[in-house]
Amino acid sequence: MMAIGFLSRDSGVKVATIRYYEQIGLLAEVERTGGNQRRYPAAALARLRFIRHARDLGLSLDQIRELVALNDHPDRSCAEAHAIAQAHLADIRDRLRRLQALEHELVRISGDCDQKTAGSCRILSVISDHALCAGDHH
Amino acid sequence: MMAIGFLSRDSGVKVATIRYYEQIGLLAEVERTGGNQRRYPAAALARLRFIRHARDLGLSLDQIRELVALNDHPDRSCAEAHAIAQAHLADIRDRLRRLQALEHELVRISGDCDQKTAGSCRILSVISDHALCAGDHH
DNA sequence: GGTAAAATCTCTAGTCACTAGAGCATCAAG
DNA sequence: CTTGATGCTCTAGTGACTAGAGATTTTACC
Repeated sequence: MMAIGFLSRDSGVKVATIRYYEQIGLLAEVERTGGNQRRYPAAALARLRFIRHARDLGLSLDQIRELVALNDHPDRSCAEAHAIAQAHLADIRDRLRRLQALEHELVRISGDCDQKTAGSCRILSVISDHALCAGDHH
Repeated sequence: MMAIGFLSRDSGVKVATIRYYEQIGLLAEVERTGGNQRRYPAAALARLRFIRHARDLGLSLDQIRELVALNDHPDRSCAEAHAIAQAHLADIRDRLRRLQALEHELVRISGDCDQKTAGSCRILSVISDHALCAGDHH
């Protein structure tokens, strides 16, 4: 049985966040000591690492909630987990595309600016006027 | 003088968002009609387009607040605008790098999964165990 | 057993950039 | 003068936490 601080250190999830996860029902409530402090079994560490890793992979807490539920029912898990991962991948690729468009745009904007001629700053005028944009960053 | 709905249509910023921008001080308060409705001068459209475009480029409202202020003092604007754009570019590149790492990771995870063997789902086990990860997505 | 420091508890409120909705008032057109 | 669109304010909700206040508990050491 470990205190919340140890769980936090071992999982890399902050104490406040662990309590938050419990509050929103992502982590089950656990035993308390006589003095009302949480005490976690070893299994909690595995679950928290799972959550942490999924967060690092960019999944939302809602998606993680689904995966956690699947994990508890391994009989019907794989196809659904696959679907969640695929959906997430599509989302990431979309964000990648848009970030790349932004990168090009900003490089071009910054490159235009010679930083000497005050009052005729290209950066401000490009931001003022979308029509001056090269790419279609939406 | 235009009503907020026209401003919204012409700028692509929602009515509620325009009011929100006024509330947080990003847009100045404007004249009202006798019936308490906002009426905007043409200049408001330019400013709102500037804000909208900067948001599309991914800048935060705080960064935009700075740019708007610079725009009002063109004598000292260029170098500072340049610095803001550069900082933002660095930020975008950082996010790009991490998103790409996630993309590779998810592709690998999904590829591992044959979707047939229930109960031995690679996706779930990889998420469970960061050590199974190839790249260093953090 | 006593004491002091570290850890933990609950609760509230703040973050960012909006968005949604209730309930009412005003405006423009016919 | 009516009707429907548009506008107003205010409150609360989103996601995923984070920060802080103020109280209590645990742990380590003497």
